[in-house]
Amino acid sequence: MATKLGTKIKKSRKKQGLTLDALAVKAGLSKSYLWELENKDKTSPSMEKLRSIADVLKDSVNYYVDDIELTPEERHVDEAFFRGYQKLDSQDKEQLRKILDAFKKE
Amino acid sequence: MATKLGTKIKKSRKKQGLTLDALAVKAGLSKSYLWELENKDKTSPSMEKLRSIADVLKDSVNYYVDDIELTPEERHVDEAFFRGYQKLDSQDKEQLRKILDAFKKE
DNA sequence: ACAATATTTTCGGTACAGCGAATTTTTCTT
DNA sequence: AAGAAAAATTCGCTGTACCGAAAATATTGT
Repeated sequence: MATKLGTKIKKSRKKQGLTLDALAVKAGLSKSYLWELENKDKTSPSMEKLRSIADVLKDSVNYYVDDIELTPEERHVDEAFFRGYQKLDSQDKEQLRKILDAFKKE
Repeated sequence: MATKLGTKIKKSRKKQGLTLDALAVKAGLSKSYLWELENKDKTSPSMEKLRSIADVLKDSVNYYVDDIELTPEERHVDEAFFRGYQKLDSQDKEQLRKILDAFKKE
């Protein structure tokens, strides 16, 4: 049994068609440790390492940290949305927040 | 010389009026290590520990990981907004995304 | 079917994350 | 101002995150 984090990493890695070795090189980690992250049932990686991995696999660290499950598509869409929001100026942000509040009411 | 992360943690802790000891207890960590995180210039905490801290201080782990600077207020507002968005059902999300797109046009 | 090669898995060792207890510094009381 | 109480800082020790190299397994070509 692997951790949720491990499963997420492995899935992302496969999706990118990367081997453990390839990911290890790109992320600057050892493949042996990556294997442990993916497969062992008790791991506790540092934020640093997680970041390297997330970087290479184009995942947000947030996705690794959260224990909730979403399809990669959903999550990418959501994150893109948030990035878009963050780029707005403060008035636009404010307006959008009010619209969100209205949505929540019903 | 502390790390950015350390500064962020310390600020949040003070803002909550917590002592190192208090935070240590609440987060289930040692105060000595917390002190190191806040003050030493080379730290590499695990995701687990960061999560405990973020939990108690009501920060998002993401905030700790990012190196960008925003005022805590701005960032909290933005994050709250995103959390609100994520709770919507997919139709509402979709609608809100369209509104955002419209905003971006101008 | 058998090499050859690529990929995964195992494992012993090491550096450092993280701790407990003692010490120092700061902040209250009186 | 001194002494008590609270908070911060130091430090030696232990467990484990993380590594390198070797072994096992899977995949490919001929």
